[in-house]
Amino acid sequence: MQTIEAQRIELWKARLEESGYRLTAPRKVVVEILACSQHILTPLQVYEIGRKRYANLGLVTVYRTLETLEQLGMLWRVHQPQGCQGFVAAPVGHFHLLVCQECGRVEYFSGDYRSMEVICGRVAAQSGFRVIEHWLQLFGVCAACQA
Amino acid sequence: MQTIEAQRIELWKARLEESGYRLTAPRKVVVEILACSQHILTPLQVYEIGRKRYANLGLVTVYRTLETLEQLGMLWRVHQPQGCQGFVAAPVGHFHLLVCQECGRVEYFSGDYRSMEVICGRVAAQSGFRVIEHWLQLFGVCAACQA
DNA sequence: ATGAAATTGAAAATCATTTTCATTATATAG
DNA sequence: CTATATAATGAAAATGATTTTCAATTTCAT
Repeated sequence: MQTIEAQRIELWKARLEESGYRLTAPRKVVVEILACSQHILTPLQVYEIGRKRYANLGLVTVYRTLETLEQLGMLWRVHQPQGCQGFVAAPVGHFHLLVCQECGRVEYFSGDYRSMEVICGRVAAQSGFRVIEHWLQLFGVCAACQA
Repeated sequence: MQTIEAQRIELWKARLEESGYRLTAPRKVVVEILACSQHILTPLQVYEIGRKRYANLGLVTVYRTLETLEQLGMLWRVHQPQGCQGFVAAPVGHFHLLVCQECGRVEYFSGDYRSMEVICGRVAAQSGFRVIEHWLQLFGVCAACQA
C-alpha cells in the first residue's frame, strides 16, 4: 500500500531513528496503530489493539512510546470535556481538531489563520500578556454517529 | 465590601440554595475562595487555602463542591498542556480564556463571535459533523510574570 | 558474531480521584 | 424553639491511571 497512512508510518519510524531511538517491535506496533487511526485512542486502547499483533506488548511501553511520539511532535494529546487521555496523529501544518463526542473520530480543519492572529494580537494588547499558543477545538457528532 | 467578588459570592451562595443544596460551612469556604481567585486552582490548592479558614475542611468535600459548582455552571475546569485539574470562575456570557503558564492567572476575552460561527458552519458543512461546542483558549505569560 | 547501551515488561509505587459509611450539621415542620 | 428527617461531612479504603524500579532482553554499531 502507498496510502497516506503508509507514508506516515514510514515517516514516523524514520523520525524515531533520526532522533536516536531504536526501532523496536513494540514501537513499530504503536506507530502503526496511531498513524492509521482516525479516532482518538487512549493508552489502554492502544495496548489492547497492539496485543493482538504483538502478544508480549507491555502497557508501560505503550505509555513510554506515546510520550516519545508526543515529544517529537507526531502525536497530539487531545483534551475533551470527558477526559484528556487520548492521542491522535498530529497534522502537518497549522490545523485544529474537530472531535466526535460519540466515537472519538477526529477531523482536522484549518482555522482562519488571519483572524486568529487578529484575536491573539488584540487580546495581547488589552491584557498585557505575551501570547504564546492557542487552542481551537470543535466538538460535535460525526456523520456516521448521526445516522 | 461591594466588589465584583463579593457580588459573585452572594450569587453563588444563592444559586446553591435555589438548586436545593444546603449552605454549609465547607461550601461557603470553597465558594469564597473560587469566587475571588483570578488564578486557576486545583482541588488540593483549594483544600490547603480553605483549611486556613476552616481547619476541619475535608479534601473530599472540596472535590464534591467543585463538581457541584461546575455542574451548576459557576466553575470551569481549565485544560492546559501541563494538566487539567484546575478550576476558575466561569464568566457570565460568551467568553474565552487566556491563561498565564507561569502563575495560572486567568483573563477572559470575548472571541469574535461572528467569525467563530462562520468557522463552525464551514467546518460542519465540509465534514458532515453536527458541531455542538467549541473551545478557544490562549496561553501566554502575564504582565506580572514577564517582569 | 560481539558487547555496550538502550529498551523492555512485570511488579511495585505513586498520585489524583471516587466510594463507602458512620457521624454531624442543616433546615423545616411542629 | 425544639425535634426530626435528610443532606452533607470527613476519615479511611478503594479505585484507576500513570510512573518508577529493576533485572532480563533486544538492538545496532563494531
